Amino acid sequence: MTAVLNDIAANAVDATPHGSDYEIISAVIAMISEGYRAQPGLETIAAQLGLSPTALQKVFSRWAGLSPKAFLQAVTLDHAKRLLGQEHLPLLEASYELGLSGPGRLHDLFVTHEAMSPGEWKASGAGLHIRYGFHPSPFGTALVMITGRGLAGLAFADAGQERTVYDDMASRWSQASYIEDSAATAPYAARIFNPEQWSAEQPLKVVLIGTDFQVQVWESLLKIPMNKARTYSDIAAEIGRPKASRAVGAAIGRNPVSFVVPCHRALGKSGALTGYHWGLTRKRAMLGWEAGQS
DNA sequence: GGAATCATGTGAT
DNA sequence: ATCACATGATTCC
Repeated sequence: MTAVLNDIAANAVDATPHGSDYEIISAVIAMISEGYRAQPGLETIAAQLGLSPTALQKVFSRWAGLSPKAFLQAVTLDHAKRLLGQEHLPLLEASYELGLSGPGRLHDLFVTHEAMSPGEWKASGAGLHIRYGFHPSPFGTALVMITGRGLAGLAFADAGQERTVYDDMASRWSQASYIEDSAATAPYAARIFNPEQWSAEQPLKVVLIGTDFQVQVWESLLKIPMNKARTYSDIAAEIGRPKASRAVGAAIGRNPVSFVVPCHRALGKSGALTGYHWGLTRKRAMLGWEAGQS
């Protein structure tokens, strides 16, 4: 591990984000959050990874435009509580409230989504045709799945876990046919992870495949602005089922389009990061990365 | 601060 | 029917 990181550091010269930056970031997160020992300082962390403080600094600014110190700030419990804030969800237009489809996302990655119920995609049976590809991302290797109607799936894999992640995703829509086509998925990946390409004029098309309840929950997530968070019970209340916070958690856990549908912005009432399908470390990384985007 | 325990809605089997 | 949950509140330490 240390040898690998040393190697990465030796080759780290360019200013554009690096696929392997995430390996370092996640190692840092692991050290500070799972650090059963005393909270290590920045120097200690760098030394543990076999990096100089300057090299570490470089990785962070390349990754999210953040100093290591600011990043550390951004992943504390204290910061998470601030994300929860006071103000409630912005009121959206009536068209949005009524239908299952509509334009979404006020402050960041703009998305138009349409919902596909289990009935619909079961009816079309094997007709659902999914193309997929693996691409580097700020959060490790991303698995992108698309249909003719838009982005249907987005998942993340640690090194060597690509197959497991693919199986996880493919099992959700067992009737569909899958074809690898990274040429087709590459533009999606490029766009999703580059904030400069997020625009209201050309929204990203997403197709939400799930039950009515799940789709409601996911739509609710789409309304959470960047650098904000909601609790599971906030969301339960918002969809009119105040007691269903736990069911909300389960639905969020089944979100097939992670990151784009910002399931990482759902926290426990205490501000604690209670869970994440692709690993809590990744959830922390996403919140830290977002903190670095203006 | 935990840990144990309960009420709880949804979805898969 | 039953079971597994990315919850949350309560009640003990």
